[in-house]
Amino acid sequence: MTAQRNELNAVSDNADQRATAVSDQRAIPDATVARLAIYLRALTGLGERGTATVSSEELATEAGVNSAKLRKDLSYLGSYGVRGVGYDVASLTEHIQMTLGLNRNRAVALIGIGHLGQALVGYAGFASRGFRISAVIAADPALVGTRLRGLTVQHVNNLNEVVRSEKIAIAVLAVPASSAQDVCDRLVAAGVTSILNFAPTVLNVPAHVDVRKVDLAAELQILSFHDNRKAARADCAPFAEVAPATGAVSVR
Amino acid sequence: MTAQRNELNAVSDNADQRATAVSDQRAIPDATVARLAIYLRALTGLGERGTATVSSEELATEAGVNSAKLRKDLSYLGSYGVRGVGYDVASLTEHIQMTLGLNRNRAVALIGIGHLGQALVGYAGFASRGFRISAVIAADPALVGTRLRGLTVQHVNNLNEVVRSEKIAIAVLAVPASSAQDVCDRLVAAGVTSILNFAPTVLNVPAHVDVRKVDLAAELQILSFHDNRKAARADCAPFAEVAPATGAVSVR
DNA sequence: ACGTGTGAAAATATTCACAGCT
DNA sequence: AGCTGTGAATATTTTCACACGT
Repeated sequence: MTAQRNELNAVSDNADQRATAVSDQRAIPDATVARLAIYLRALTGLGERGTATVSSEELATEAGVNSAKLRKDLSYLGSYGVRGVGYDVASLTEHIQMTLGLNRNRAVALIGIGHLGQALVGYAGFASRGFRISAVIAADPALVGTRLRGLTVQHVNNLNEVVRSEKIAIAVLAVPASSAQDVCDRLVAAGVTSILNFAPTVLNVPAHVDVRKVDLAAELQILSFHDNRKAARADCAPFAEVAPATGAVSVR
Repeated sequence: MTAQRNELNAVSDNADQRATAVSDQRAIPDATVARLAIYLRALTGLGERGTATVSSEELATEAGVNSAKLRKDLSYLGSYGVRGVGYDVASLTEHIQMTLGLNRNRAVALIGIGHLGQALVGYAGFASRGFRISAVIAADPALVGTRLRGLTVQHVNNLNEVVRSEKIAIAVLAVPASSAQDVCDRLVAAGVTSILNFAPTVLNVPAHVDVRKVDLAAELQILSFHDNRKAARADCAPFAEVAPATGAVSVR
């Protein structure tokens, strides 16, 4: 059947785990955290359309998952639904934002302003979903000092000061693979502990630093694999392509 | 050591696979498929540096995973290693490429040429890893007909012809969320069965179509969550930040 | 010796199915 | 009557640990 849904990237995990023994506020599974971001997106949409309440079934459809998974996920945050009724859109939105730490608007530094970097600076989706790019950093001296979307491009040597003065929480790495590790090391030295890496290379970081990556070509390769499979299957069973046309998320 | 604790990012999975019942050449788990792309990247690097043979330990470090996982993953492809020696870089590279269906160079259509779309057209990583953007499509009539990186921008109404004439295998959706579903429907109608979606919205597609998504803001939100956790932990245990600097993946 | 390949164990994640609240 | 919250069942993924080939 092949389903269609999206499902997400998973996560890292970074052994949190006991430590401090107490205060161990129920750990939220990584897979759940990744989906919370999607639920939030769906909730925001619902809120804008004026919906005040949603059932797990509706929200699940909206988010492209099944309702049992959604309820289980939300149950890790506590009990914010009302039996027989559903979830209050506004308060659930707020709870998820809180859980993801989005209450304080987080400052993001972008390093590397090639094609991709420039696209990211202009990406409206960051601002609308809790992030503000507060620093743009490049290695090329020719670019330093120029202005981009209201920000003055800083040199990578000033990383320390920029990170400190702008209180950078997260760095987005959009530099070539060849310099990614070097820049990453500097970021870590400057105190950054969360990095989103677009360079097609594995970053080496100390244990307290979180790295997530987006590998565009890898995504296409994964699609390619499945496509290949479909083609092979079609060869064997030329009439298999029935496909319910609009199928809900279904899966099953 | 070079620790490889990156270990993060996990994977996504996207459509399930199985099915096919018969001719079910040992099904490769989704988690494995997603990592094959990473191994391939690492192998390419090793090949270029002249390495002829790698052990699972070395390749795993290079790819940021642990060696048991790597061996298990590769075992799904068959036996391409030599006990006591390791894997032949060239032949393993080829086998993974074959498995991912990268032997034939796949044509990709890009729909939407805003900031992100333009960055993607120029992204060298696609070409170098088996994909060629062979069509660029926009909805804005003002853009249609202009040239971009050697390609003439086509109108979205010509989707059918373009998909057919260029033998498009995969479509990359870089349009605003508001038109994503509409464009997606047209793509499906034109026969596209693999879509990489950058729009922050869930796409509804029939079961035979595969969708993977990249949600940039969601990635930042996930980092934000972990960052928040780290901060909370630091509050309770101010001296916890020992971080073995290079420690293994830990997590136990 | 060395390092792959793999069963078996452990850890995670998903789905089922229903008790219990509104 | 409807829908959440969740134990229990299932499925998937990761890790261990070691037999076995070279």
